[in-house]
Amino acid sequence: MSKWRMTLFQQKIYIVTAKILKGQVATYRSIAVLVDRPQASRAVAQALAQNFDPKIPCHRVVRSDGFIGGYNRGGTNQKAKLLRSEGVLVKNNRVESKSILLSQLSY
DNA sequence: TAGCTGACGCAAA
DNA sequence: ATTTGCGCCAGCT
Repeated sequence: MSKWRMTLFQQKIYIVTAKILKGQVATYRSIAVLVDRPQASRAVAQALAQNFDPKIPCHRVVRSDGFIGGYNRGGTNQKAKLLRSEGVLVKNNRVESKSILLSQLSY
């Protein structure tokens, strides 16, 4: 077992992401705001990309322009599939539904 | 230290 | 509505 070096920034991201409920979707930007780095949306995506803990529903994080974004485990297609299976409307790699509500994501 | 990369954001066209 | 270009930040090399 190697000791995982995680930065504080990453930890915050994971904590917040873990609170996204099934059927909900948050945006990279929203999460960036929640961790007090409103302009680090890109870094947020980067952090999620680095994560490999299956407990963290990173597939529920999408782009603010509606595109679902990437997914390392199975690609965007798999991500879309997962979201649909949770009740989120996805068409052509985009979320149709505007259910981008964040409620209890603070840390 | 400096430069590069990426699961991004946004204004303009 | 879709595409283009430039800006952004944390981590790595």
